[in-house]
Amino acid sequence: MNTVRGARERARIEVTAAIKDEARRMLAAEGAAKLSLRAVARELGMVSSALYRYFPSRDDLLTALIIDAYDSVGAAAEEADAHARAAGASPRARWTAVCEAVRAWALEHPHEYALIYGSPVPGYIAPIDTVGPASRVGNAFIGILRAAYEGPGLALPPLPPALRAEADRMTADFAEGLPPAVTAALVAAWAQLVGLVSAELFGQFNRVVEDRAAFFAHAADQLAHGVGLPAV
Amino acid sequence: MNTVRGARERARIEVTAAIKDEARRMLAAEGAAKLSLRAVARELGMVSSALYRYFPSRDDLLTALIIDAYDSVGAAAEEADAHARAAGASPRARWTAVCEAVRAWALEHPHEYALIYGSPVPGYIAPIDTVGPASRVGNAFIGILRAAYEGPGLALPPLPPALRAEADRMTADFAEGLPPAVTAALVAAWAQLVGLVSAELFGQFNRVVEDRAAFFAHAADQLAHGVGLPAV
DNA sequence: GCCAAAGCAAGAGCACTGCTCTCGAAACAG
DNA sequence: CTGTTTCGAGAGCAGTGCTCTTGCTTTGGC
Repeated sequence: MNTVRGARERARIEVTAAIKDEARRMLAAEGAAKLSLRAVARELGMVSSALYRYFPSRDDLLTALIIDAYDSVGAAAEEADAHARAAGASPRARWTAVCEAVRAWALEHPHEYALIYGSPVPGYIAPIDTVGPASRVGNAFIGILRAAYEGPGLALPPLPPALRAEADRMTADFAEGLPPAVTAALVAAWAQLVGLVSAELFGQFNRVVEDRAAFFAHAADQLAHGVGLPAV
Repeated sequence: MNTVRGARERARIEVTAAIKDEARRMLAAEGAAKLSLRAVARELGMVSSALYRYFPSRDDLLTALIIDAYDSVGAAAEEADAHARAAGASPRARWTAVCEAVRAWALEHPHEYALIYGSPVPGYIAPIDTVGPASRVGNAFIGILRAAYEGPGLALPPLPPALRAEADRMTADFAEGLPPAVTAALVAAWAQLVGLVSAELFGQFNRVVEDRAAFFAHAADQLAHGVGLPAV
């Protein structure tokens, strides 16, 4: 299936990539709101209407960038975990390593982070294509917890009755094998991690937190505790 | 200072309010990105250029709405706390009541929530005028914790050395009287609360969490534990 | 190898945006 | 009453997303 199908197809792939690259550059420089199809086309030496052959609308271009961004954080998280794992780190150390990786990625790519974890562009509905890449970071955490709960895990307090069925369902859906209380705690921890990073990135910590790195390290460690990863 | 200064001044106040009201309506209906000065002017029966006599730019209009939004959540949080307090609730119950109030406000005013806690409009710098209203919710939490730590508080694990000075500074800056470990935990908990609400509102929980109310209640309770509020 | 079909770039154009400037009318202060 | 300030209206500029038409080039079936 990797046959060269001809100059036209090849060109299409290249132009599509060039558009995405230029769009990503502008996104990084100015943010999603100022990403304009016309500016991208201008920079590429084509006329704006030609661009619609490759992306049927601005939203579709944004969606492509969103998928790439999800893949980018996901890869960063997976890589950080692989490194920690190779170094023989404990599950808790792997957890914090992934948290730090997510934060570092966000600080390096603030606009792409805002694109995926900030307020969605109004009226924008995430297409199905995004859910795979979107879950890579979550899956990294699940992998860590799975490894931890084969070995010595921390006992989590029992779930309130109102949450038992929900936790069972979540476990069956995407975290098979984990104790349901851990699954629930993980989802909450993930949302909280995003909250911490967003607060730092979106200016909520201005005039409040100075030493953000130390603060985040401590918070990430506390999150690890919250999902039942024992210290040391 | 409440003297009626004349028809002109009175009219200016009324028109300014009308603009803000109409803008808020459009914000609630369509989101910040689709809020257009021209549409507001059109709806008010004036020409777009006239609107610039009242708000020098679109950003200034947004800033006014942001301040109102901060005041609106702040008031909701304070009211929830006052109710819980009047009913003789424990600090922990007051905590969760405020958390629930923030979530409820966010669900009722999603676009306004996105405006203040979502990704900031690119290039937008929050003016000083916003910091007062912005801290009302935080202050509600501080009040609860202060009351709790006059009575029986929960012992929080000691802070890592790297965070001691930072926690001391934060305490002195805006949470005088609280144990520094509690101040640090509070700031983290606040960011995490925003993370939980944002995740629900911005679609991160789609296909993941079904019973959001139960899930949030549990998470808010865990946050209370994290800031040292004892159960029961 | 030829020729219709499909893919493509370009240009003009529509409806919209934020914002600026000018001009005449109204309200104000002295 | 007079001069100044404030205001609304209109025209206009530069930019946006998106559509449609017009030709050119590549492609694939015959």
